[in-house]
Amino acid sequence: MAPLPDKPYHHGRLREALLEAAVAEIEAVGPARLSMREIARRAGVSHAAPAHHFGDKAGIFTAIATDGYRLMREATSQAAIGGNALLQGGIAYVGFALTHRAHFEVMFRPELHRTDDPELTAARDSAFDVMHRAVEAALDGSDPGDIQGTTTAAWSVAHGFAVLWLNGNLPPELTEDPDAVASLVAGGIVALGDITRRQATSLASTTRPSAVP
Amino acid sequence: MAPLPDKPYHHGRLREALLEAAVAEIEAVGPARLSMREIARRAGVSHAAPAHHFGDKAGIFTAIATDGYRLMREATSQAAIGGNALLQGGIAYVGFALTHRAHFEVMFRPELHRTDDPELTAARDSAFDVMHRAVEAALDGSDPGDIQGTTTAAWSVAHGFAVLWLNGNLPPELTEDPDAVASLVAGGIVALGDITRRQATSLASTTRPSAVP
DNA sequence: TGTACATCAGTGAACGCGCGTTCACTGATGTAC
DNA sequence: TGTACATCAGTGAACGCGCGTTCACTGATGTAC
Repeated sequence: MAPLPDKPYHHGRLREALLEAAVAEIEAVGPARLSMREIARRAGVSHAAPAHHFGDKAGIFTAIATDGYRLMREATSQAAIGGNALLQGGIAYVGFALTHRAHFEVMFRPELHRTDDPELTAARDSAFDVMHRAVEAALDGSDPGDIQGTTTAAWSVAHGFAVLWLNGNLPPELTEDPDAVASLVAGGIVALGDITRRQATSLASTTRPSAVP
Repeated sequence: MAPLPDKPYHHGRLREALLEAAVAEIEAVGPARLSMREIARRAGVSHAAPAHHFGDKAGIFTAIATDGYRLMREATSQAAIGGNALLQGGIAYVGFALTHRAHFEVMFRPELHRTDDPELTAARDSAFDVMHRAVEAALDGSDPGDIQGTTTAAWSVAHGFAVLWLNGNLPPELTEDPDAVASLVAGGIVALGDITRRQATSLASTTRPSAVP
């Protein structure tokens, strides 16, 4: 990672070095303030070099998102084995977000990507497959509506918790002991499920949330 | 909102007009690409005028976040009355996010704000109060740990769902009929609660998510 | 009712900065023969 | 083993652009007397 002492003209692994530099810069200032010139500066090459490898910023974000989905698949699929796959997978999802903040932020901003990139879509599908399988295994034989609803609920709670944490919206005492907070939130999910079961009976007859264009 | 035909030197309500312009611009390009000059352009005034009212971009974001918390409190507190307060409040939270996208995105990015602004913190506390009361009413007499865990779970699921929707990460068929999707996700939360109850029994003895600096 | 003056809202020219992109180039590598 | 040449990686100067900020200014309003 440190530049070689004699600085050869050809870098050898500049593509990887540029991605590492981009990830570090995103961690420092966020995806929106990433600049091609700063990536080059961090990697110790001329400011035109990144364009040579990635074309433009969308190319860099696409590569980072692809790496991110692969890393996430690895992290969650290791966790999501065994009898408590969904819970462990959710914990791994949040853990991934917190330890790979830059990747995570880029992955879920499709407007930053070349969304038709085949490597990106393959990595993405493969990562989502882990989540779907964990839900299906936990429900084991329910109808498709239940699977989609449960997948959406599980994904929402893990994603929402990660985002609130990353953006600094959670109270500080919640972000200290990972095991304790996992138990706390797991208990909260159980309680929320019971509350929702009670309250949802009167849902159909009363509510009408605002529609969206 | 349209400029007056004779363009008087004094605008009269330029502060409000600038905020409306900023919200429209954020809806168009996101908070990161908001520029003082573009706000002025949209409002039809000189490019130095916004600084006159808000100082800098943080001033504008702070005003938008403050407005946002007030609007959110209004939206959720109307919904969160009655027997199914938590569920209705959650639906209202998501509805607010979808219909006030710019406010929502700015509200939960504290790094954009002057976080010590007293109006902002008052509006924020007041909005969160609605959520806390809805959870407390639903749990009615549980211990504080349950309340914090349930609040975090409920907030996470509503926030996560809204963020995934806004960023274009949900499958299109989920974003069509608001009532249907509310029922689907409510059912998913119930199922997720049951799954978590089962899987959480073996949690304490097995997992160890990555710690965070 | 009239006049003087302070105050405030908004203007517009000027500045320096970092950015993305272009392009002719140079240095290194790999392959054909 | 040696030579020629194509290919590729990376350079650095130059460009035009939009940005935030500064500052002396001008036009309108409100208040004192």
